[in-house]
Amino acid sequence: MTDHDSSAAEQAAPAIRPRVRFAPSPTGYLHVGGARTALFNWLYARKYGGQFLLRIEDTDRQRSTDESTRAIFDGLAWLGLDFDEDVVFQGSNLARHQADVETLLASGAAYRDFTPQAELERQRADAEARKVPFAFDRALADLPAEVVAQKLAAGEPHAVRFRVPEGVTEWYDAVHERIAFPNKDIEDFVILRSDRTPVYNLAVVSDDIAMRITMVMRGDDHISNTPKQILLYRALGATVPEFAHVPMIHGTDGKKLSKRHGATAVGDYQHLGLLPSTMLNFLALLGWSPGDDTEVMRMETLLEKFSLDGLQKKAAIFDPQKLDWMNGQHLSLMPLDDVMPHIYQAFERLGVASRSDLEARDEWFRGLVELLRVRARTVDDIANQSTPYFVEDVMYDADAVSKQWRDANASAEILSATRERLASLNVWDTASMEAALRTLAEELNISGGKIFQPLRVALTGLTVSIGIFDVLLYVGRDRSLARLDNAVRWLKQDIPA
RNA sequence: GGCCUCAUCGUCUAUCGGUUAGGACGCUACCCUUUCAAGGUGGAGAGACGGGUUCGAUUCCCGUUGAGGCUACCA
Repeated sequence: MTDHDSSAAEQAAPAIRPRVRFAPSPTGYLHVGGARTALFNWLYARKYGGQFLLRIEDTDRQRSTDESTRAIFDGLAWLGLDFDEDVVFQGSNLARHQADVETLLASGAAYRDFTPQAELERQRADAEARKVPFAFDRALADLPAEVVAQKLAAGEPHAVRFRVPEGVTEWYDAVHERIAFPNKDIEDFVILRSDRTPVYNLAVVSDDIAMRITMVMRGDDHISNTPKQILLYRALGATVPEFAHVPMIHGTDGKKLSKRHGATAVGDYQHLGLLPSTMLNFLALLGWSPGDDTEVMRMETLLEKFSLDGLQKKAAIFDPQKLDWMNGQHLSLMPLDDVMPHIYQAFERLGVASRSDLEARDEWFRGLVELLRVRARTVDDIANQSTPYFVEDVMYDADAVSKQWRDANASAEILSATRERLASLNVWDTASMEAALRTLAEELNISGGKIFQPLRVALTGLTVSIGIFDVLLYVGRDRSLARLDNAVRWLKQDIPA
């Protein structure tokens, strides 16, 4: 028992520099669940001075695509999860996989099964029809040596199965503590198909041994594969690595996250205007907790606080609302220099302004971003909300007009007076503007808002914007006065004769 | 069906036998205020159920229920 306790305690800080890996199969995009698994592995490796390796499990030739492989690279790069050494493509390790199977065959740990696949399917269907559980029967498949030799000589196709020994297979999982499977519940699984290609469990173990992986951290949907893999490690005479099975990420309905839940690929969030630091922060908090109340964290803090102890057992539900909030936090708290590259991208992607245009008036633009980012949740929000400062003329939003320009005649008069005061200003700064307009409000015996709101519509076409004097500042004197003229003209035209 | 895993506010979580069960998102009231945000101060909101163990259980054990995963010559 004390053995077990100490092994659990040691999991927090590895005795050796860990070698971990992220092993996605390139059959879709980089899923947020996969990204989180990658993040945890990366954090663990970086925190303890180990290596983080990437292996592309492309052995399913039917479903694997180069496009998916690229999406994985792009996603990891966007998140800043860099890997060590060369990428391993599982498909190129076929020879070793086959050699490992030969080793297993030679030691008797595995045997050739000549049962036709169709026959197996028939038996399975039959069992299902009779509502009895299908159990693979080794006695029918594991033939005497002479028969095997004969069939082999005749060139009969066959699969290779692992001979599951008696007993119980257990391990101390870094997140679940002890997990045990009675071997009788594990059937002799196929490790090499009749077309001589390896099956997942064999390929994974063979590669993890070759890559000298010390800790396998992956989704807990792999828990039931683990005993099979442990059995393979042992049969191959290799050291069994440590395991950490992290919980799944579910959609808002509690089901496994899928397309139905909307955006599930990290690329989707990138295109929604999310910051990679937000994604990292948010994902880290789904299935892991620093143990205290810290929530908004940069990578530096994540690295400092990360520990296997904080890993959660329960599946977490992906909450897009909190993600949004968190992005707003990152947006306002990050150093402006770190945000700017993402801003440029959003502006170009949304066609608001080109990067060179923005860099040409760098000081002006950075000032604008400072004002905009406090009230935005995504970089796309910033780009969208900045259009009044880039276009020549604005469009009046119908709701804004009906709400703030309700009485066209009165509005036109207030706007004319406002224009006059602003035009008379010697300097175009916010203090002078405010003084002038507050004075005007007093003279007209109305509240400041009665001037500011119609003015906001005239300048932006909208009811919401940055502070009204900042709007005047960033729209600029000439454009502001021109927009006021347009507004007055528009309001007068709109008045029925 | 079998095997495995999980179970604190709607959601993410803290609690490592003794707390008015804490924080965050969201919701809500108020404050601030030229709008919208942001920010500030409050509020509503949780230990699935049943047994044990214990002076004392959210916490440890068992069962029930519920949820999820796996059950392929997919990965």
